[in-house]
Amino acid sequence: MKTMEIAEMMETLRILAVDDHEMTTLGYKFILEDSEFEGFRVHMDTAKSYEEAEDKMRRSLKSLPYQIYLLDIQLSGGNAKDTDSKNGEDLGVLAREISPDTKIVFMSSFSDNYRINSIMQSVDPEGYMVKSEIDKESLRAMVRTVIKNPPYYTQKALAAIRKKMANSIDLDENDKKILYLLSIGTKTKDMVHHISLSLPSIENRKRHIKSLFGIEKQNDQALITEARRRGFI
Amino acid sequence: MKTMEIAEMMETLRILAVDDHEMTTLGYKFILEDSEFEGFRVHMDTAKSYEEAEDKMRRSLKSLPYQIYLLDIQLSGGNAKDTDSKNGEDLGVLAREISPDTKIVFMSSFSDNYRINSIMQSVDPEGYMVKSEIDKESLRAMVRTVIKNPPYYTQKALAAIRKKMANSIDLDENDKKILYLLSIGTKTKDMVHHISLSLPSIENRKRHIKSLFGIEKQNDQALITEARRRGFI
DNA sequence: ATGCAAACCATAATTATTCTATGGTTTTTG
DNA sequence: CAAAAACCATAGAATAATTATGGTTTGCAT
Repeated sequence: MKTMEIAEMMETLRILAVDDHEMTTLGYKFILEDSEFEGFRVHMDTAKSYEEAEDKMRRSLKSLPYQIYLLDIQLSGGNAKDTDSKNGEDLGVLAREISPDTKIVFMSSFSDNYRINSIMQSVDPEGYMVKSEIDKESLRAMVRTVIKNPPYYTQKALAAIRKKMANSIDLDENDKKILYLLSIGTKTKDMVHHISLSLPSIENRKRHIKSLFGIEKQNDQALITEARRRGFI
Repeated sequence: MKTMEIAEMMETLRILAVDDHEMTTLGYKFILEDSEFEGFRVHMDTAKSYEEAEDKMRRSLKSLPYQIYLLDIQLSGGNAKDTDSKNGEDLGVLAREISPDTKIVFMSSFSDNYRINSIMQSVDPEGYMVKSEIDKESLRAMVRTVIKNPPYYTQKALAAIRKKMANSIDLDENDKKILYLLSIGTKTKDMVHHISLSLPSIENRKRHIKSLFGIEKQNDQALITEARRRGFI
């Protein structure tokens, strides 16, 4: 059935998958290159680091550009968000900049809100897949949707997004940073080194957030729990 | 194949569909009651008005409760949001209150952001379907997803949600109301009757929003366009 | 259990932000 | 072109946020 002629008529959809675990990108490659799509077939390149990815992205612009980037969030280097080494989110920002027409899909182990919110704002990707939810069928569906009618989010990503949308309390940047710092175990008195506010001010804001959350007179643990429940961290 | 015994073993999933166009709810009823699901079958009741819906909801609590409410947003009465007559959103709020375990799915002709944002915050429904995207398959998928692993949103709803999430500018209630009033053609000088702010203050806020949007020194039309582009209205 | 560190709370002075009143200029529209 | 509305600027009033200070409570390690 699959004759040369038909194959020749197919358009090629070019994808670049970036993940420091080579097995992962290989998995994507085998599945998608073997899949049948209406009107096109997939060719996938892979990259294992930020630098290799950037290089392949830039080269491709002068020859055959990619239609989709699949980006892992954790790329080598540190795991904390404000590490020097570039991570997948940074790569997404760069990708958007140098190739605005390429669809960006994040493949992440995390479904935590802080990360998803951050990425939705900094990159606004056409897709977000939580790795535990990826299988053959969802991979194919993702490609079809992202090309034709974005966005594509897996259920866990959707649930996080819903949580965020349902939240009517809007905290400013300082508030959100306080919650984030709390969540990674920063002591209140040390926060003055990360935020340009005085200690009493930070304490005040914590009190204020607690009252917004309806958990007056409770401790930090309660605040963290509630912030997580509400999708801030 | 379909024997009495098998049918008897099935659980019944009870749905209440509310829409002032009877043909619409009938359509849902025929499709879903005829569909085969794993482990259950659907029984659907319908209501044509806020009052009828409230009545059926309350009665059901004392006998066989519904697992899903399908709610149309436009329910008779006026079309403006701040009309006296109750609309589908109000019904959603009520439904959540009196029957917190029932899943709520909105069926709306609109995919505009103001409405979706508002509903996501006031009701936080388990599903949101834009009517133009509803067909047999999506209806069935909605039921399965909402019961097992919410939420379920159709593509247009998703696109609106994505737009909102991507937006990093947060305006307060007054700002959003100004944009909303503008969008429905309210004159700036008349806004003082709808917002408890002075005229210069409203003008200032408009100026401020324009600068946030990067459209300084432009007129109201530009502001509306940009607000729409950014998903505020 | 005791003592230390951190968290928590309260008050008042300072500072920053927002609102308002007023009066003017420009733009739109009938 | 004339009236209405939008737009802009300034200064004073009102509000809210930040800070410094000092005290109380809580949690934790010795």
